[in-house]
Amino acid sequence: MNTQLKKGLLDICVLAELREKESYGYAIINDLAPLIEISESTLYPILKRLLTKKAITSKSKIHNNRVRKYYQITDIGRQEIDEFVGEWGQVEKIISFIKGDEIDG
Amino acid sequence: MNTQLKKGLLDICVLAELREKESYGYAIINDLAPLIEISESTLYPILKRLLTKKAITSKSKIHNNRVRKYYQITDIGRQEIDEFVGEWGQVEKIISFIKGDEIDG
DNA sequence: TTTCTATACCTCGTTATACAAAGTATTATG
DNA sequence: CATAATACTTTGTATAACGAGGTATAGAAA
Repeated sequence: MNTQLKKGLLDICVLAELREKESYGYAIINDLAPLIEISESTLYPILKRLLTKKAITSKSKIHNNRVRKYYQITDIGRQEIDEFVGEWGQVEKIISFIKGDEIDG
Repeated sequence: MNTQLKKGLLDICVLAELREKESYGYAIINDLAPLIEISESTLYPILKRLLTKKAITSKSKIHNNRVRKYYQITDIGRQEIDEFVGEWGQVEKIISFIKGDEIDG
């Protein structure tokens, strides 16, 4: 998928992935893969960003003698999803215009 | 509107604006304003990009003793719009996921 | 044993893009 | 005479995606 189109979408996809249950980097990449490709060098900075704005939290746990960093969504994170969905109406108008409908349509 | 969400959208909006009839920088900004805000320092680099990939052409014309640079969409430009619309199906699946539907829904 | 694959984390440098700010220049309005 | 509107353009900054590379363990294949 177009790199530019992904901007602003990936953060929300990661948050949506954590909505039902906590997860960790490697699993997030694999779970999202069928829907949207996200590389490691893209995901880890995203997780850092989301931590900084407290949209997620993290807890390291041992699994098979190895450390895994689990991420949990916060209320702020859920709110971000809601805001995004709210804004999406405007994007749909833009797409409608691009597809050939009138602006005031 | 979210800056990141605009990326990849603005180029196509400009092309869509030129689909019916040629136009010039100042008018494009004003015509798109109700739909999507686009500043001068954003539009002019976009027009340059579109010229480089031959998605548009330009012709300077005199209007009220002043030079206006008119831009016309090309077949390549129209093709870009079509490709974008084709790709949009995937984005809609992603939004569906973000809104809370299942990936395989 | 060695090599490859899978698991699991992270960073650096490059590239693309949006945009504020500033600059240039003319015409019309107050 | 000043301000707004018209019309173009460049410079510098911030944000984000991602290839390439690095670290480390475990299990399967050669």
